[in-house]
Amino acid sequence: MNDLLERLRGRGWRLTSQRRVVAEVLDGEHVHLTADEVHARAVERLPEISRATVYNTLGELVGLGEVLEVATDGRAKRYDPNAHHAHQHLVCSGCGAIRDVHPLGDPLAALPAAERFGFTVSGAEITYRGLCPDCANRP
Amino acid sequence: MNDLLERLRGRGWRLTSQRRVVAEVLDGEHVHLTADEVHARAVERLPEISRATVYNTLGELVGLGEVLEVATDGRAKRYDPNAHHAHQHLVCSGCGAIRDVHPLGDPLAALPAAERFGFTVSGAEITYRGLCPDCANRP
DNA sequence: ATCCTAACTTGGACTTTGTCTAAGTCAACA
DNA sequence: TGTTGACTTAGACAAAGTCCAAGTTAGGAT
Repeated sequence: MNDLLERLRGRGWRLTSQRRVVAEVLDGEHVHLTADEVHARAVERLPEISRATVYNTLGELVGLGEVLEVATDGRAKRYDPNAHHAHQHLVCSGCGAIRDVHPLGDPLAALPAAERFGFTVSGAEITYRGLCPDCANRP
Repeated sequence: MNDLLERLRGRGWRLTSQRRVVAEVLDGEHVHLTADEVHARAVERLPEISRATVYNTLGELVGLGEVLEVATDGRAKRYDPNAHHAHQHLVCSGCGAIRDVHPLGDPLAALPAAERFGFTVSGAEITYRGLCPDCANRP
């Protein structure tokens, strides 16, 4: 994570305590938090941090490619600190839990030119859906 | 579409004018509308239809598997009437346009058991991202 | 054909998620 | 250590969606 802070400083970021706390929260958690969850955890370390700053900082991290935004349901977006490691997501239809997964092969290879309609296709996000072991056992 | 209305009636649906209008709107459009867009088009045919009813009806159609809910960005969900024909989506990062596409092969085959973490995986949604021809030409 | 009633619809209040703004604060350079 | 523009703040605002009590109605029963 010091890597991250250094990298950001190199890009002209002003390193405020608020930004440091947001970065630390994302680094400490290996789950996919919503903006409000990030805010709640940030408040534990820096009580006066505002919601707006958390939103701003998350937006900046996404813009810099350090964090991924994941919209798996129509609800709140989730933030994935694992941006430098290509992966996809497996979502539980019961409880909404998300796991990072690594499918085989290149998903773009499955889309023939005839199915691209002139688009310049640059990436693919895959969301696998299913039930986690806990939810499968209590229907 | 009469098929759809018949099918729904067979499942015990009360066939109200509001539901009929929502179903007709979805059938008439081959794009992916938001709930508010469905409401706007429904109002043209049935001025007194309420937003709540449109949301209720869309939710019921999704629950019955007649319509798919697509959340490609963090914004409003979109509704895809093409639920009985397996397909994925290609989204323009510039203007948000969505096209249905048909990749080759079975996406589930790319996820080995070791990457399923005990989940019962039932499906996969793929969102290809890129620029449509129009957006590619005006950066 | 008319009645009855559970199912459906309505408008509006409410919630959640996210954005914007004006005024105040502060990190980092000189 | 001073300066300044970038950053943060609280709160108003907006968009998308849910919920509820009261009113309406489709369709089976009579």
